[in-house]
Amino acid sequence: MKILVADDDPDLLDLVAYALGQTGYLVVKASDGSAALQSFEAEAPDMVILDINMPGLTGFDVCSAIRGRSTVPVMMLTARGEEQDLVRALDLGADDYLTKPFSPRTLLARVKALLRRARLERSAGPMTAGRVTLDADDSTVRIGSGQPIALTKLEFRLMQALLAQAGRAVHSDRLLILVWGHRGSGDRQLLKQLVHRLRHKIEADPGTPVLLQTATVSGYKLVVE
Amino acid sequence: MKILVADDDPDLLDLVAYALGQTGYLVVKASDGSAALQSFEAEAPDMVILDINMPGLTGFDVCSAIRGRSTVPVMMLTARGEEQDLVRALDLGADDYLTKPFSPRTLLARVKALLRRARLERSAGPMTAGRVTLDADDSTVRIGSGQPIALTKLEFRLMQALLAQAGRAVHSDRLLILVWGHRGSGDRQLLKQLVHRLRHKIEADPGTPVLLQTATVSGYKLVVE
DNA sequence: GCAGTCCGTAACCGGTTTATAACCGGCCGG
DNA sequence: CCGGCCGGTTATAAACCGGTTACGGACTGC
Repeated sequence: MKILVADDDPDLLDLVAYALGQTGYLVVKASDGSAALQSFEAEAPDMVILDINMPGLTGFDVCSAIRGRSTVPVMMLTARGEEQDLVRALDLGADDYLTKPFSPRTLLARVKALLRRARLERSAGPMTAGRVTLDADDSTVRIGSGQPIALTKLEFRLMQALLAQAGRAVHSDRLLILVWGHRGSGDRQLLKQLVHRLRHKIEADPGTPVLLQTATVSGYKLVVE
Repeated sequence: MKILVADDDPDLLDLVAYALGQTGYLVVKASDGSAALQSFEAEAPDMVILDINMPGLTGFDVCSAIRGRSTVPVMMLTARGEEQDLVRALDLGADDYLTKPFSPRTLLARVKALLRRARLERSAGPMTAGRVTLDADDSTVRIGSGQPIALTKLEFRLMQALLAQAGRAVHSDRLLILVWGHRGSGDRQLLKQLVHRLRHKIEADPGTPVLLQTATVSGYKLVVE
């Protein structure tokens, strides 16, 4: 998740970037309006945070320009708590508005809320690791550049569980919980079956699995190299 | 444009209702949480404004319940300026947050911004994707350059839900929520039926659907272009 | 109040998916 | 060498899923 932050105050810029970075977002910094617009074009961020009061192009200008070509979430910052700014920012199509000073926690809560809202509109993308891509939309898996392979509900959940820990072994018990939501402990047979069926779908030679390998102590792992 | 306002303070309720009413919005008032939920079901408002601090069901409770079945814009109000409330409200899926006291002008600006944003998602006027055009005015759909086809209320909502995610699969559960506003889980039959009827209207050969396709695991998608 | 539409409910069908059981072979400790 | 355990495989039965047909109640416009 990439966020573009633009502010002419280097201290605040660093603070915001640090807070977001700590939370796991990828941050692109810009120190003025035209740099922000340039970065916006070059980086295609998932969200934009703009200080209003910047030399040259103001946050209003940048927001307006961005709105002309994208519906990406935009949050505005201002030192002045003036209602005038608020109204104008929202009128320009900004999605949220934060008055300095603000706590990092407030910032993160708002960013999170805005991104969730934006995500609702778009819908999540496929999950990928190495040469394996799992597409939740039509529940298919693609190995390398091959044809997408349709998966059943259980097969999909198994792939999902393994892909999330790609390269590592996942214990059978954990897989049972992740795929079936925990059942009687005797249900190792279910997993055996499911693995067997899945191998027949995704392995070139199901007899000697390359992708979905058996791990030494009762578990399986997905090898994506 | 219908707005549901819930607050246990009758003075504030009247004030907000008056401000909104003056601006041309249709206002539905509720004086506590359960009344709000009831009105929400009965009136299907386009936006909801909730006081947090209400006796019985709080604004948090109501917001949470609403989010369970709708993505309608929700704005929260509170007398306390506590950050705690803000974080919780946004986490619950509220879209905006206003601290009392606020000026009518601020309220209106925020309401306007929120509604515009919601409208962006839905998009005003005929909604189109690829060769499918959905006209809300007379609730018809047009495929390519063919004749407009009249849709019933439910058929329209289904098309709307699918068109918003055109090309992507939409899960049956989500469709149930979007079309019927959440019902018992056993109501897969309803969706089956609706899809069947809709296909007979929009597909050249309903037996082999081209537009309204079945997605692998219990879902449907609209294939445009 | 009659015809028509809309929509909720039920039953059935064929195909797929999943659960269960049985069998096979390798490995290992006794 | 034997028996138990483990994972893989095969086989079969049960459950489920989506499509379809049918029916009837609710509502609507004439």
